[in-house]
Amino acid sequence: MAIQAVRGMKDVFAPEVRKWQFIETAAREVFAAFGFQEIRVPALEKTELFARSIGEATDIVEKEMYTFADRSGESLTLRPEATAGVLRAYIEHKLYASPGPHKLYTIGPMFRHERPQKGRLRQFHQLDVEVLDDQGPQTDAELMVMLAHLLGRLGLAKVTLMLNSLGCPDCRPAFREALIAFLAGKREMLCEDCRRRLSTNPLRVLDCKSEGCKKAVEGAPKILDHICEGCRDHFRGVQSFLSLANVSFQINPWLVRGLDYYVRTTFEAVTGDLGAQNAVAGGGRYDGLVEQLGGPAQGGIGFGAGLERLALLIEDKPEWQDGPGLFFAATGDQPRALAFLMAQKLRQAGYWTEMTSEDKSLKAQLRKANKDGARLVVFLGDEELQKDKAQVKSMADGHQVEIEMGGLGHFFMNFDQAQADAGMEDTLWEAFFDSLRPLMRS
RNA sequence: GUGGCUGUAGCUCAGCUGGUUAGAGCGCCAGGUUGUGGCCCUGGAGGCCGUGGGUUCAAAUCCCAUCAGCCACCCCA
Repeated sequence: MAIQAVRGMKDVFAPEVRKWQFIETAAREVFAAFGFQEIRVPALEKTELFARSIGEATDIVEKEMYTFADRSGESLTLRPEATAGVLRAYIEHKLYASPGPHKLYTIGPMFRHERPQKGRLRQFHQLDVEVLDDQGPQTDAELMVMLAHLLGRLGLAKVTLMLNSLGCPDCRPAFREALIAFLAGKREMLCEDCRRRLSTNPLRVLDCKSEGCKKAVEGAPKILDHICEGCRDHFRGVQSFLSLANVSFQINPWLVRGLDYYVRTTFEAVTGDLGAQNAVAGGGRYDGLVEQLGGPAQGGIGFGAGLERLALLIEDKPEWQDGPGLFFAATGDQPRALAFLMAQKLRQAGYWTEMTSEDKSLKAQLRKANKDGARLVVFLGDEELQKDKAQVKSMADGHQVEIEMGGLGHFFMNFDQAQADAGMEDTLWEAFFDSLRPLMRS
């Protein structure tokens, strides 16, 4: 039996790849306009990096990582998210030494060992954006504005921006206590996971989708009522900058997210068009994380957007289906050789040019040209060489005109191998191109 | 990690109360006379019926396992 791809890992072919390129191009342009620099970091990191950044008690670290010992026995992990690796690189190369803020982005594969389904792969790809050495609410807003620009460029109107604040190390513990106290009385209503979360990560109970937990959470204290003055100001600032930029958002006090390092702002771009999955992008602020990973005490914020999920939401565009501009239909050895030479010249000049690799019937060559979506077909046969004129047909309307080959035909009939290295006269090619150019433009 | 559904030609699928050479549509290739595509007509190629095992005189069809996909839970991008 032939070998199959690893579960949850997909091959991506031509039409889909064009969609990815469209997304990546849009992203690069939007990010560049906001002053972001691309960086490329490894997909493989020491396991400890993720354990220390994402959090030991998170689902990702507990059960979703591709972790293994390499040949020297060191524990390595395929990155489940991008932030940790970017921060590691930032700290390792002391990028923090130059004045901030540092705006970075990276695009690449992430790995999580989950059960695959629609919009959920074991290897998936993210556009990941980070701003380091910055604490102000303006930056939080700016990141979301940038995300909105990108979604706009991609034509995704049915995406909602959800926003929340998780407080900071100063105010969250008090809220945490209040929440635990509240939930303690409703312990029997909670699902098994949430009973465990009660001690490990009680905020996550707020985000649980199980019926009992949703009910238990009704009337629970809200983080937004408990955050400190500093966090409150920050959150207000974020909102006012968003409003200033006319980016609409929805405050969702239950938006908690699965990574431990978030403080203050968290946000998620959600849609109803992805089956059970709803997030196309998500992120938040992580002041303190850089320090925790061995760098200076600098603030930071970032988000990741799922390439596959974005692609699922985007419709194919006809212009992605382009065919060659020129197609040579040549019959006979000499005309075929000339067509071969012409095709190389045209390709060198940047024109997508095709011909069949075998001497098939004219009809078959035309069929191929049609299937490829060629715009113009150039007929070359012995007769054309004799007359030094080629027939050029527009495939869209069937119109056919005769063009001068500017001596190419005659030259080529007297062309022998001894002269091949000398090349053909540039002026002959110029003349031929001059005949062809107006047709290629129309 | 849990549960449900599915796996037959390149693609979408039919066939599955077990029984002659496994079908269709689309796609592909070739022809419909002299050097011209699309539409139409004709012909052709192409299938370890996901894989392995079992039941049976006989398995695409029934049973088990396994792999993969889809859907949901969970989680998130």
